[in-house]
Amino acid sequence: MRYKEDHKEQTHKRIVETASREFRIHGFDGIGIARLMALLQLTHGGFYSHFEGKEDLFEEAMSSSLDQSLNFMVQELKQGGIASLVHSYTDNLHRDNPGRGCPLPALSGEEARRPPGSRESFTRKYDEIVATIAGYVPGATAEERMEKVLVMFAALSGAVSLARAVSDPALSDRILRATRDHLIEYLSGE
Amino acid sequence: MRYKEDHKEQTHKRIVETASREFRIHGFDGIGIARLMALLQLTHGGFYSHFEGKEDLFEEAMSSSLDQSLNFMVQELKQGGIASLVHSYTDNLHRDNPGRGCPLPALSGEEARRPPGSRESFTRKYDEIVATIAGYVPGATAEERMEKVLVMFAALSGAVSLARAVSDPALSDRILRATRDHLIEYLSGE
DNA sequence: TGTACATCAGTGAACGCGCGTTCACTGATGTAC
DNA sequence: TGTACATCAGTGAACGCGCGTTCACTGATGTAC
Repeated sequence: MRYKEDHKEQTHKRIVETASREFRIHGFDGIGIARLMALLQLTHGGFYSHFEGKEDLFEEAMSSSLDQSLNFMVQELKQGGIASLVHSYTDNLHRDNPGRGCPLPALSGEEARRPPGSRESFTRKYDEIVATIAGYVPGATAEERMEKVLVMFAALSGAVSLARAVSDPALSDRILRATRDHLIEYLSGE
Repeated sequence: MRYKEDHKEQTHKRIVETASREFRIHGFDGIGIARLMALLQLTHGGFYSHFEGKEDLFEEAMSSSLDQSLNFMVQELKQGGIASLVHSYTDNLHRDNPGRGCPLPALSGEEARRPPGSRESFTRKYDEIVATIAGYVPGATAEERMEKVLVMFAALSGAVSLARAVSDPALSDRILRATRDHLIEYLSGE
């Protein structure tokens, strides 16, 4: 073979990685197939031997970045507990780098408009994330822990999304700080 | 004149109203000028005597729907206090009708990607909303009240956005219920 | 009262453009004999 | 060892389409005289 055995697999992976970054930065309609492939020094034609179409790619890119985000969060939890996770999520570094951050604040608004298949795949991953993180927060019952995590992600995702939308840096910082302080108190209690 | 004195003003208003609804439902790229004007039984050419371009329309539509949302929230506050606002925001009716709901969960992710002018206009309106609502929440200082409102909107907006993205109705309801219960406790305290 | 002209909100053909997608092809390297 | 053929990841021209935007025009009604 003119390419190494796992060459195609590697290319597929590179497309997903770059796409997941570009989607988080520019949104579903903000990055086209030709531009995406050009970022990888490839031409657009080859794209369709890797994916059924753009929708298929988005689904995979979303799934991949949710995995990455979960991995990062679990690492934070193991190192510094729930406070550490909340700190890093509400950090200016996260706000200012959507391409390397959690897909929830960047893309949950768009996911709500995607076809059923994409939303089902998203839901499965989100469920997995919530269940995993719930293992790390305090709470008497599994039910209670899960609800805490649902509230936490709603607040974290909303805060980062709004902090990015707002153009006044002072207000943006304040949104993040207020959410951080509140969540740390809420999640450490009990 | 062949049209009533305020005819053009009325048309302008109708375009903004329909656009703000369509943007919340389909996103910035999800509704085109021609389709939008056709919804009003008009042709696309006339659009440019009302707006500089699509970006200008989006800015006005966002501003208008934030105004509407603020009016609705103040009405809720006056009738049933902060608990009433939180209830209606986290209601399934709100989740299932983005076109008639608050633009924050539907469009804050997109606003983060809009040009500076649009984000500045958004920021001014968001500031106004936060300052107004802060007059209705308990808290010892103005600072404290404002921070509560910032946390509240982060959680409300994030919860509705995620509740819309998720395809499992039980999980979606749970996101809304958990956020509602938590916020009511948080905002009523003190 | 009747005619000529001005006004102007809205019309619709036309523009260039980038999009997602298709498909016949390329060319480097493997295998068969 | 040398030749013919198979494989297949990636190429790039071409497609139809809808987009945002421009602009010469329409036609209903107002005003001037």
